Amino acid sequence: MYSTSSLKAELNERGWRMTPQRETILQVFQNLSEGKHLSAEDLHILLNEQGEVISLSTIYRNLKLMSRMGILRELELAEGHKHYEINQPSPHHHHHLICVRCNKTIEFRNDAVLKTGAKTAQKEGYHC
Amino acid sequence: MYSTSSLKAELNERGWRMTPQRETILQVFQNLSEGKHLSAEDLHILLNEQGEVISLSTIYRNLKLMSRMGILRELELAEGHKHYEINQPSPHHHHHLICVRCNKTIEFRNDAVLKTGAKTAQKEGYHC
DNA sequence: GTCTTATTGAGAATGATACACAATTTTTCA
DNA sequence: TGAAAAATTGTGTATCATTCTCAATAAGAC
Ligand SMILES: [Mn+2]
Ligand SMILES: [Mn+2]
Ligand SMILES: [Zn+2]
Ligand SMILES: [Zn+2]
Repeated sequence: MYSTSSLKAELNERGWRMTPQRETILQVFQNLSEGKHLSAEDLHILLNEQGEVISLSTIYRNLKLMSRMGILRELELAEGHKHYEINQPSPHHHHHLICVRCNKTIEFRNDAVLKTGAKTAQKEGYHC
Repeated sequence: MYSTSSLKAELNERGWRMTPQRETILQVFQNLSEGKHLSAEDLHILLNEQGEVISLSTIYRNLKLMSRMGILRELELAEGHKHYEINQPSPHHHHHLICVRCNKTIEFRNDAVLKTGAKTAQKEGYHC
């Protein structure tokens, strides 16, 4: 799990900067209960309710940044917009099953699926 | 693999109709070589080049319809828009591996992954 | 503290997809 | 066979998520 300081360290390593907005966003996802996913809009509203106003532009920018960094996962949950969740490492990692007809969505854990993906990525020369 | 007549039968079964546009779209995907995926825009251009003009609205409508029917698969390939391919049944069914950083995309086959999905769906009471 | 440069916020722009509606086809059935 | 009913199409427009632009601000380096 990412702490504020490890986020800062990793940002600086890449020539980027820590900001109060980035810290706030990280905290929201860390405190989000299992199985919940937030869209950019969801996050914006949630922060407004908490009295922490961050512009929608900044939210979009940082959700994308933190996804590329591997801190968040960007999900396509059949609702026409992206959702995000914290990117948990292996024992807590989960998959999503989404019905293409009614959009019913669930989470499940399965090591074989995870390993197949990792093994295939390695075999195909994926670099990251 | 869907034939023109089985598409017609299945459409009529649901109170829908066969049209030349639907037949044309089905044929394009049937003749598409393995590993290729088309966006709505791609399909529109490809049809124009073949002299078969179908409006973009009709293309969007029918790509969605045929996906809900299970004839096509709607793919989120990290390019900001949807792609489609024919939905091959089990022995030919494949998965996509997409790098979240560089968007490298490959196809691979794996029965275990397929079965895990199916089993999980059944256990969770997915209806279709 | 100052300097450099990344980041933010506000608003405008973009782009994929959905929608509205009149004209046209399919299908049904008398 | 030929209306009548209903689904589908094409054109144009609307919507909505996301990105872009740019001036103002703030983080990090020295
Ligand atoms: Mn999840
Ligand atoms: Mn494919
Ligand atoms: Zn379903
Ligand atoms: Zn990559």
